[in-house]
Amino acid sequence: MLQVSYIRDNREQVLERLAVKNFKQPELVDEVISLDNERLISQRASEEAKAAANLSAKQIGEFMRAGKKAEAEELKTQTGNSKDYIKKLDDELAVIEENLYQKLILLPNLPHASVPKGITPEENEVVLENGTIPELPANALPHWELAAKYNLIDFELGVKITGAGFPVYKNKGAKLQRALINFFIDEAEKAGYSEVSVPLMVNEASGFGTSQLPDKEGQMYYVGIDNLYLIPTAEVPITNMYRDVILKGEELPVKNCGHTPCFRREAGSYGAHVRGLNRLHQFDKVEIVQVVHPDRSYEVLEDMSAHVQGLLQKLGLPYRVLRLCGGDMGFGSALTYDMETWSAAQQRWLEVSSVSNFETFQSNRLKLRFRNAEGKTQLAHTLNGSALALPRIVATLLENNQTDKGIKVPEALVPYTKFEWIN
RNA sequence: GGAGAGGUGUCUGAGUGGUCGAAAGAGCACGCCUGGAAAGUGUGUAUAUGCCAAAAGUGUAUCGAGGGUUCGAAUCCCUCCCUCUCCGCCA
Repeated sequence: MLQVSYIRDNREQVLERLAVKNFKQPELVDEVISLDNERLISQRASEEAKAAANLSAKQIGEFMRAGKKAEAEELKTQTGNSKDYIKKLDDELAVIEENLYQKLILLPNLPHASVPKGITPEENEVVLENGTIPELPANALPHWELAAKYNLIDFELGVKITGAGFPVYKNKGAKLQRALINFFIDEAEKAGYSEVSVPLMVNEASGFGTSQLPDKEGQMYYVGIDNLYLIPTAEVPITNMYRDVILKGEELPVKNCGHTPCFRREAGSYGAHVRGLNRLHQFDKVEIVQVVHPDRSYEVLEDMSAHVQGLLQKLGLPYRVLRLCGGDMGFGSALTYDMETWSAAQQRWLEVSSVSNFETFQSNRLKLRFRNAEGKTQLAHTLNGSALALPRIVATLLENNQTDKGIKVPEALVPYTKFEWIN
């Protein structure tokens, strides 16, 4: 959520930034500003009335103590009359505030200056490509066929137990998963992230704090009986650990990592591109999260990007880094890098990580602050990234490393899998 | 699920209608003391927001959340949420 004071003081810039994000309702900006002006006037009126009433109440107390009954009674009747007036003012104020709030939460975060203007994924900027794209023989198989051939993943079994998008991993397929999780967690810890293991269901306040709610309500599984949501990413519980927290300056940066399954309804996305592991309702992911000083957040974003790239390099996967264009960015992000690996059998890039700087967009909602050098509270910046999401990594590992002898496990992973070949 | 207790500041914890943004202690910060430390001692120590150029100051709100009673609510009433203890169930 943007800060009203910022919008008020930087109207032109806000409009210009929203245009980069191809935001469809720029009129909201002026509506927010004018509602905020109303709010200020209304609030002032209410507060003045309350100040007067409080003063009278105090005087009545003094009269009572001094035994001046008559004076007290007289003041009582006077003050009693102001109650309705105050109530009316407060009701008005509440309406204005609600209005303001409803508009405010429709405004996405402002994109960073480096974000390219654009609407579609084609307009994302390719920042770099790394690694060599493997040439596969003509008879190369896509990962879902490899998974069947080597008995690694059973998609039908998942359909039977739960439904489409909930695969069952078996044998070396299951072990490969576990190896990747441990590898990713170990690498994150080496990079200074401390591991947390968090709840997989969150309450409404948490969903709101990281802005999944109300914007993306339909994308989360909802457990109505207890009013809880299954997490779509570990970002939600991990970042919400710091909701309503004022950190000491020296506690920054906060660095956490964690592995969780992630649950996504992915309503409305079916077809050839979601085949196999390409898009699932449940998948595993290791997430990295940082809470940092605002002056450092872009430097940290680069660090996180480098960390993710390091993982891909160690796994020997060719990848590219995209700087998302305004229109393709998430609602709360100020700058997002997507990392994609080349899926050699499918002949397409697959997104395996997304690293974002939210600046104060989340922390404003979370009330996540720190005490700055002047001793004042200030909103911190939050960042997070996948490091990494498993299924597409598994997909590309299987496809890219297939040989006539089987699938070669990347060297960095062998200490974790304890086997070198899937055959 | 049944029965009971309770939710107060960083923490412990007092506070059953007015002088309470809130005692006391601990912690923390700064100062004094000390060769240095401990002890001792003094001062300070919530958040948001309005007024003010800013600071000082001061208004408003906040004692789980929301509503009500009252001139006045941390304190009384109602609803909801949460936590703890015991019993039951259970990995």
